[in-house]
Amino acid sequence: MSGERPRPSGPPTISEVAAEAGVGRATAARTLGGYGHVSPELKERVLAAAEKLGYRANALARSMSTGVSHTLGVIVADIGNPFFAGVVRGICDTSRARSFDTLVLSTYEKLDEEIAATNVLIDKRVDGMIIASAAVDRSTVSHIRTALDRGIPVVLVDRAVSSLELDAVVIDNREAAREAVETLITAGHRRIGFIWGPPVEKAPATRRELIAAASRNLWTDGERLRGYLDALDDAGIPFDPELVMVGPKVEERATQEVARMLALPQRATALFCTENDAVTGALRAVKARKLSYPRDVSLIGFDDSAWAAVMDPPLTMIEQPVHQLGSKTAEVLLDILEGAVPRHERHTLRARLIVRSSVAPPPASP
Amino acid sequence: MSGERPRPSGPPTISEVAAEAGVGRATAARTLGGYGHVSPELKERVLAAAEKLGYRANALARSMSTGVSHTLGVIVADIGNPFFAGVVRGICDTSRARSFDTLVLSTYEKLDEEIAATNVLIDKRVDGMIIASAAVDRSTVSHIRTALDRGIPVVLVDRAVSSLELDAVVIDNREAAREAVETLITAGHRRIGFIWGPPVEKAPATRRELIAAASRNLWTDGERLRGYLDALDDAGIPFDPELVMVGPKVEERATQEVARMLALPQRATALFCTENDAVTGALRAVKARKLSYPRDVSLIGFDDSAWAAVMDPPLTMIEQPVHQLGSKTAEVLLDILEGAVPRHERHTLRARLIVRSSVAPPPASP
DNA sequence: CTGTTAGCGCGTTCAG
DNA sequence: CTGAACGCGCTAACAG
Repeated sequence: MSGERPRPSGPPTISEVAAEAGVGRATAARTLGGYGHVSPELKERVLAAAEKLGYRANALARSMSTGVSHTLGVIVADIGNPFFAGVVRGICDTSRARSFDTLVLSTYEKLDEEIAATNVLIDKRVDGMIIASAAVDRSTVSHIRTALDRGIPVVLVDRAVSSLELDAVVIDNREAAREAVETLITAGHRRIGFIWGPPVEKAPATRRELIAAASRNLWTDGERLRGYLDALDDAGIPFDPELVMVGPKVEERATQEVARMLALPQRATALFCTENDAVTGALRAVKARKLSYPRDVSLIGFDDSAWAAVMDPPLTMIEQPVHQLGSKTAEVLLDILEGAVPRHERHTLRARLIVRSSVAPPPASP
Repeated sequence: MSGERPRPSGPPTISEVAAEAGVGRATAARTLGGYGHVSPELKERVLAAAEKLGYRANALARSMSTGVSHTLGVIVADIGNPFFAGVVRGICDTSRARSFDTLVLSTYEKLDEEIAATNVLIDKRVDGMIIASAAVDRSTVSHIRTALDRGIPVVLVDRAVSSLELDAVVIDNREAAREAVETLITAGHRRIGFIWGPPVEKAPATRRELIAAASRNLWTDGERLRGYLDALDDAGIPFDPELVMVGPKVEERATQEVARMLALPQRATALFCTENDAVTGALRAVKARKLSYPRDVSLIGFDDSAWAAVMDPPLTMIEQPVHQLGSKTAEVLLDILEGAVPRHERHTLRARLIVRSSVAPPPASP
């Protein structure tokens, strides 16, 4: 055991294993790579040598010659956001189960970050990409086109992009929103605030302008707004721009806007919140005004959580199947990578309204 | 424009760019790789050719020859958990800013998953790893050793491993817990429940056994338990095993255990919860018993959130600097990758007690 | 300054 | 069934 080779510089390579086992590189490669045929005896020796040297295949080198990296790229708005964290978990769980790893990038809803992220993933030669894109128009999807042109399959998650023929896994935002608002209407409400709307400066005066503004922004938000309007329409309730929040989508802003709606001559008696921070922001305003729910204002929000259930009273919320959203997306992508032909279809998962106790009839004289 | 080359099979390579520009590969590589010197004129031609062909460097190939992948590996318990999601966001943000990308793997607290994850990262030749390890003993850290032996720097996050001389970025769990429990004691409580303790079958009868059990499990949990005991000691309050939750660390279990503590002859009048799910679980038990806080029971928990602030009354909570925890960890690791010599020190970040309204003196006759 | 050449570690023909 | 040789795309050391 004294005549050891000089001491290999880095981690052991397949050649060193071959040398150690006294066979050719190819034989070692075959047994270690699990392809071709090798006599049991040599196989045994190679395995032993690999074990002894602590050999681990260099995935980079393997990717170089095979052209596949066994890595998926994921682009979301914010990995720190519980919603996306859940989606990413779903993606990671199912891709890991099919032996793929995941490179995650956040964009914070900035298109240039999204483009940069796409380039990073292209450079790192991911086998496929999952994108929750902030892009909407034909004019803002060229980076996705680029990836596609390079032969990298892309599946959209959470946010569909109508100008792109692509597989997409989303939630039935519009219907979920409609159902929630309908619940409010059924309880007797006619003055229902929408938190939050498109991030524009000033509230669009007309319905048409509002929808147009929403269409220029996040797909999910637009859908939820449409669902809100659908419910209003069904009940013959006229749309009132004063009941739609505009401005930056941050908790503080939601608080301000709800405060405003609660101070209106004909104040809002119910609130529909399209996101978690919108719910807590709204709740702050309700509290500040010394109002209580559901007595003075009813409320339904998106994104259920354990907290919503322990509130007093517990909140009626919309639960999104976040994990499933991610796992389904990964499945669709992995199937394509394994040869399935892209169907370019939209998979819509159902959100569920969890009825608890934050909805009651409006007060007699608000 | 008609005499084009046959049509390169895959994405354009640097050789194709060189050919298009009419220069040697090296010249193209130099300008595109941004190293060495190239005459402005040729540089211009190369750039134009690259632009025209839509050239993007193959990061895999680059990694092959340079030996660096510009990729960090991150191993956490659960990317879907808001705490880790925040940490990972911190890591991603600062590593992205220094042009590193991140491969994230979840272990769900299973050691074999952690080992598998380490191997994946080794195979993919990450430049460094960040691990929130479930390992505690000398006997369970061999996979980390393996990575280290291969020359891959490792920095621990959130959970220190005392049997390993390694940089670690953690929070002062023990002091934060002590301060919280002290706050409860100062309010007059002497029967303070600890939710949750080590995941053992039956409550250890003695203090020593309890600490031993905790030491065999998660580092953070052990520290928080010690902080709880510290506060008890400081006040001369005897430790009562009946006030420590044991069993699986899931919300339902917390609810059960709190229910039990609330039904004790000498019932708990205050609750200290070491995690978010423990808080909501505890709250459920309080509600179920038709008790209210802080009148009947006081409560302080770990992991502040917007929800805690909008509860009625708002909850006094411990806020962990999650984003900073991640960014600091990434910084330490990146500094090492850029040549800083590992200090093998423990960086302790301070958690903050956010005093709101869930603490009051115990009721006269509980 | 520029072009030529030799690896990086592995998969994969192609002889033997 | 086995081993030698070539190529993946790029960097880097070496000539010119």
